Amino acid sequence: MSTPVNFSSPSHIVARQLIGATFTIDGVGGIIVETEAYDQREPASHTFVGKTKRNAAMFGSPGRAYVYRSYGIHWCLNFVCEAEGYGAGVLIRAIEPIVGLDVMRERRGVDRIHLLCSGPGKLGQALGVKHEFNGMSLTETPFHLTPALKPVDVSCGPRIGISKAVELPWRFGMEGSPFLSRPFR
DNA sequence: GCGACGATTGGCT
DNA sequence: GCCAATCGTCGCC
Repeated sequence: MSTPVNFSSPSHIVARQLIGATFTIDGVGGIIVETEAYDQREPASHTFVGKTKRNAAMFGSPGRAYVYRSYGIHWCLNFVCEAEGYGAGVLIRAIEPIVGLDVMRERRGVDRIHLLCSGPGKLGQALGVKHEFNGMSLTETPFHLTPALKPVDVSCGPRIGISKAVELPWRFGMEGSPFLSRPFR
């Protein structure tokens, strides 16, 4: 057996640990290949401004989901980290599609496997992420999370699409994976 | 009550 | 590479 993911760790530790883990929603998903860490103390995080109605789940207990709407269009999925009341989490940015490929193709409206989960919004659509999942425990239905069975090589670099705290190298990815939202360099 | 602004994506130049 | 789509959240009047 592999070590379970410890969501009580700082988000950048969890983000690295999640690379190679298998995650599904209602049996649809695959291997996590890209994540980003966010922390209450840095300005790029939704929790930087303190607890609000939107980010409340991220101040909840570790090991739960934080789901938010991005640009009024996409549903994005985070795993809450650290501790109750802290305000840290990991954004799931890309997954290598493994199970439920046909369902994902139908939801996404595209055929090519590389376009199914190669970004936080795409992944949300492919896995059927809904706002109702906000605050739900990752150990409960419909979620299923299995830690990486063996160690994987992990790349890291600056986070994508943010304007603040761009210097933090808190984006992590499976080295050489063709399923990333963008390559590392 | 109102306006500015995204942890994005996809289509077009 | 650039830019529009699209709408809930948040801060401020």
